[in-house]
Amino acid sequence: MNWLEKSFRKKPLPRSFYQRPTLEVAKELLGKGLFVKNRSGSFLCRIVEVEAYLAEDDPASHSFRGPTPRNAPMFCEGGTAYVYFTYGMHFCMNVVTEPSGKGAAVLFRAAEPLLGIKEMQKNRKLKGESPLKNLCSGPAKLTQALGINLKDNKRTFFRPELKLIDLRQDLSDSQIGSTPRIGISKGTELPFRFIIKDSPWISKHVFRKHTR
DNA sequence: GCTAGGATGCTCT
DNA sequence: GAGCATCCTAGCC
Repeated sequence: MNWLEKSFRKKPLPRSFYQRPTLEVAKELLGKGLFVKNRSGSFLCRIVEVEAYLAEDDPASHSFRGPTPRNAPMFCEGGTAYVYFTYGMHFCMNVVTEPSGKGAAVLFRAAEPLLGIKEMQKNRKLKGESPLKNLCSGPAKLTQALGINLKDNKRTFFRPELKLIDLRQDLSDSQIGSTPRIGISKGTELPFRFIIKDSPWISKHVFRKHTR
């Protein structure tokens, strides 16, 4: 059995994984496998960069001002997908954390492509030759590569065609770095972006003293 | 190598 | 009407 067949059969991470403090979940999502199957193909990638958006005291979080039609999925139970449309052309995907009603989530920012790379390249619609590093190194690049859009909003990650799986590549604390989040104007001091420090697949290298 | 600017439309005030 | 959890390209070192 090859890797793809194995990941097809792997059990999703349980709901209890997500129903914990958001910062904990965010760190532990690093190194996990994101499996997606849809019209454009079957994909597996390894998460290398995420950002946490908390339920309370986090002005950058979409949930900061309470529920609205757009952010409603953030108030669903842990393990739900929150996909939104931004800048008039891009989608970003989060997984909801904590018990339902809280309003917290973790944004997937970058991943290492493992399977379905040709289809990812097609989905990205890049002209000419482009390095593999450019496939999933940003939240909107990732959703485009995997063919994620609003139809995935409010789905859960406990499905055969949309799930997060354990790749058995646990990381030590020393391999994880934290930096301020990217592309926001409020809450910029909070170090809630988590990366696999030496991964070449992350979106941006932010130069900072305290990337531990 | 880097930066500035434009694309583009939904969401909430 | 402003702002947006972005990306790509052109133009400039």
